[in-house]
Amino acid sequence: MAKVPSPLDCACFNTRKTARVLGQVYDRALEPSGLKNTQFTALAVADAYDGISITDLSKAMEIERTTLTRNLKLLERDGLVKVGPGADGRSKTVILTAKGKRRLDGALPLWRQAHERMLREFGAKRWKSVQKELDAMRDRLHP
Amino acid sequence: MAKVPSPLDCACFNTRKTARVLGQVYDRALEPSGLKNTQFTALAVADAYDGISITDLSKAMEIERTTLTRNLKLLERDGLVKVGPGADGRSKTVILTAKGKRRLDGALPLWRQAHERMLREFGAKRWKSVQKELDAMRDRLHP
DNA sequence: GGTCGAATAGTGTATATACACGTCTTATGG
DNA sequence: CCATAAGACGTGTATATACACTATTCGACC
Repeated sequence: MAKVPSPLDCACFNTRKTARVLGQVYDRALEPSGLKNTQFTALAVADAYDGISITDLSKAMEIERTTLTRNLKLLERDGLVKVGPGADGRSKTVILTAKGKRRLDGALPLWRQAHERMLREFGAKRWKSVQKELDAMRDRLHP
Repeated sequence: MAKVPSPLDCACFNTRKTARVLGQVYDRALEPSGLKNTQFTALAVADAYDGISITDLSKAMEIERTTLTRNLKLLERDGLVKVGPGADGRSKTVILTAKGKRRLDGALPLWRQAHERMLREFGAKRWKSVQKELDAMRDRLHP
């Protein structure tokens, strides 16, 4: 008697709703910085890989390239990044402006606080394990 | 020497990107049904709790009520649900139409197939464990 | 050197998401 | 009964997300 799978156990649904909740939590923590969680991540990754191309950044964030293009547009509008010509006539490079760097630096302590609270309330080891499982999940199911 | 936490380990970022990837996977699987994963879930939950109110449905899906209102608008536009008056003069009830029920029934096998593929490629027991961890995470961190 | 496929990027369109507010309805206390 | 709080909903505004296309540029091959 195999149980019929319930849509409530859908992997998509469950990760999505968790992402929604975490998004709210982190957005509230980041609020004083004026950054949303996605923007914070984009800035952080762009800062880590300085002069990264849009496509590479989208791969690093595992986000649709065309989505990232639009997200970057907003960051550019606010003067946080500069999207300039790449090595190639095709590609473009994403660079944090001084303002962007300051903004990121201002947001980092807020994020760290939220992160540490998460580690405290959920468990650091536990999170590490979940993170690894999510990594594996993406690896196996990648579209 | 405690390590400085990296934004790449952000819980929000990691669950979000996983949700993005899974969203793509499931959306492609559901594509023949004409439903997106969120719509599929909404229909499934609304069907399970027939005549549920908008607020209660939003709680069941752990989605912002105002977001759900907009999502429901699209389902209503397509004639898949009917949002009618509730027991109360304030609340409203969400009911699947016959068309909505048919649509859901048509989508279910597609979802099931994707779900089973997921269980196969990732591991059924493993998913059950991850799901439990995600539940716990939301419980502890709820905004 | 011209052609053609691959790489890189942007746009049109549509859905999803959340917050701050405003509206209307019910419940509660005097 | 009335005033006020609490509950349920919708809207304005803004960001996030993805797919199908289109345009441009590089590189490889003849």
